[in-house]
Order: sequence, then structure tokens, then C-alpha cells
Amino acid sequence: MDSNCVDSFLSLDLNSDPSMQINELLPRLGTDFTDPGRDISAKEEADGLEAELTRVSKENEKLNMMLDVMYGGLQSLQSQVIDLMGKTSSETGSNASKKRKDEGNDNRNVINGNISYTNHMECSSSEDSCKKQCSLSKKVSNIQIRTNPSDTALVVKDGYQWRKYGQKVTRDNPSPRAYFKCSFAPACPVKKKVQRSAKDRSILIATYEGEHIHPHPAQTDAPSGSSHGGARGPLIPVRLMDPTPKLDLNQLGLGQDADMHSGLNHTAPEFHRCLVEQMAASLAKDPGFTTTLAAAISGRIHRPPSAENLLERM
DNA sequence: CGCATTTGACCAGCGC
DNA sequence: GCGCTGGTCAAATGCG
Repeated sequence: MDSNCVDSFLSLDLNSDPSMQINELLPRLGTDFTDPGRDISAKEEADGLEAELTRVSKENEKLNMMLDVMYGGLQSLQSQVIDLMGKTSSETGSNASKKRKDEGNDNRNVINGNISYTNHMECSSSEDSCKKQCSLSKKVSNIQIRTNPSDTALVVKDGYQWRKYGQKVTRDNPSPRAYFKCSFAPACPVKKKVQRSAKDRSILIATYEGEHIHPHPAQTDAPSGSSHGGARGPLIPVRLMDPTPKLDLNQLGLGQDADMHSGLNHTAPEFHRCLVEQMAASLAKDPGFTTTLAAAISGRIHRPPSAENLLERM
């Protein structure tokens, strides 16, 4: 198998539509194997590989369809969550001193045990005034990230540039809480608090406040990664100690930039496209996936990972 | 030398 | 009013 083909495949620009790129790769692979110097068996092998790649391409289309289904389910779940949050807020009423207490509550949903998010407006007044203030107050969102418990670093690599300005040990949690400000843009008001969960020290809880006034560095910065700022980690997807690929929910608009209450347009094609790109990037950055894919292309295995298996990897 | 991080001090909000 | 707590500031320190 021509290693250049594998290299060219693995170095595909993930910012483009992955299915389109696979389709573009197929004729490229075909020309490689029509070399007149090859014998008949080589051509048969090439035909087999082309058929294999066609099947992979179809599976990629199948994945996109499954993504549509998953996306529909996501929207349904989000609407249910919004309904539930509305009900619970009306049931529990308001509490002026809830702000501090709420920070210790587990009002977050764990998604596959890797990353979860919660998004809400910071409200501390009565229900009526809360609705008014919600449109004025800053956004607050939480995400949970599972990391190696032995890793004591309070770093959440979300692609943004953060400057640490403080650290405190809070009363209800022995783990210190780190305070960060967004340093990508001088006037960016976004702040982030990172603290390990008191119950499970392998879980990092990041609380974001405010909205970025600049685009995500991944969209504006060339991936040189040579400048200062240790907080600038791998841009997308977020990959920490857990070997399974993860989606960068923030990048998807589900993190601090998401606002379930303000009706973020999750049906927008940009969002859908971003979702597809994130999943493709996650797959491509998964060493297991790339290895398996390379093996499939090189014909070392007869059955490529099915769409279901690929989803299980995520 | 410039930048980020660390860490003790200070301030503000809240409960009693 | 006082004490507790979380959040922020800023000087000191470390690192490339």
C-alpha cells in the first residue's frame, strides 16, 4: 500500500467537509493504482481497495445520517431540559443567598462521563425580576471534564487563552479553586473558575462567566502554537487523559457560548456543520481510529470498523 | 527581560 | 457589628 495515500488521507483538512474529502480522495487513490507497471493482482487489489473505500465512504454518509438522528434527539432533550428547569425554578422559588450555595450543587449532566455542561443565567432575585435580569446579567455555564486523578493541574484546555489571577481553597471543597481571565483579547470579560469535584477528584468542574467578544482562537489563529500562553492547548477537540475522543462542547456552542434560554439556533447549518467537523476531528485525532483506518486502506483487515463501532469509539 | 504563575492581603456580600 | 467566605488585586517568584 502506498504510504503516501495514507498520509494524504490522514492529513486531510478537517476544516472541510469530511465526507466531501473522502469522495475527493477516492479518485486520487484510483489513479495511484492504475499504474501500468503493476501486475493484474495488484489491479485486483486496487479494485478491492477502491471498493473498500467506497464502502467506507458510504459508511461515512451513514454516519452523517446517524448524526442527524442524534442531533434531533439532542434538540428534543434540550427542550425537555429547558422545560424541567423552568418547572423546578418555579417550584423552588427564589433565594437571595442561593448564589454561593448553587455552586456546590450538582446541577450538571454527565455525558458519557467525559464532558458535561450546564447553561443558565445567573439569577438571584425573585422570579419576575429574575426574568428581567436574565436578559441583562452575564451568562454562566458549567462543564465537567474527567481527567486523571493524579493530575493536579487545574487546566481545562478549551482552546481559549487564559491568564490565572488567583487561587483559593473553598470551604466545601478541599481542592483549590483556580480563577482565570480570558487573555486572548484585552477587553474580553470572560472569567473561568476551575475546581476539582469534591465527590470525584477525577472530575474538573469549569465555570464560565460572560461571553467572549472575539472569535474562538481556533478560528482566527494559525495552529502554530509557538507563542506564549501555556493555557493554549490543543484547540479542538478537547482531549485530556481519557483516551476516548471528546467533543469540544464550547466550540459547538454548547458550552459557555451556548445559551439555551436565548434560543441559540441549533438548527443552523453552521452549527450542524460544526458538529460534523468536531466529530470528524475527534475521530481523526483518535490514534486507534487512524490506525484502524490506515489498516483498512492498506488491506490488512477485511472488515473496516462499522458505523456503529465508530460511534462506540466516541 | 518579559511574561505567566503563585500567594498573601484586601475587599465586598451575606448570615447571625 | 462581627465573622465567614468567595472573589480580586498586586507584589514576589519562576521560567523560557
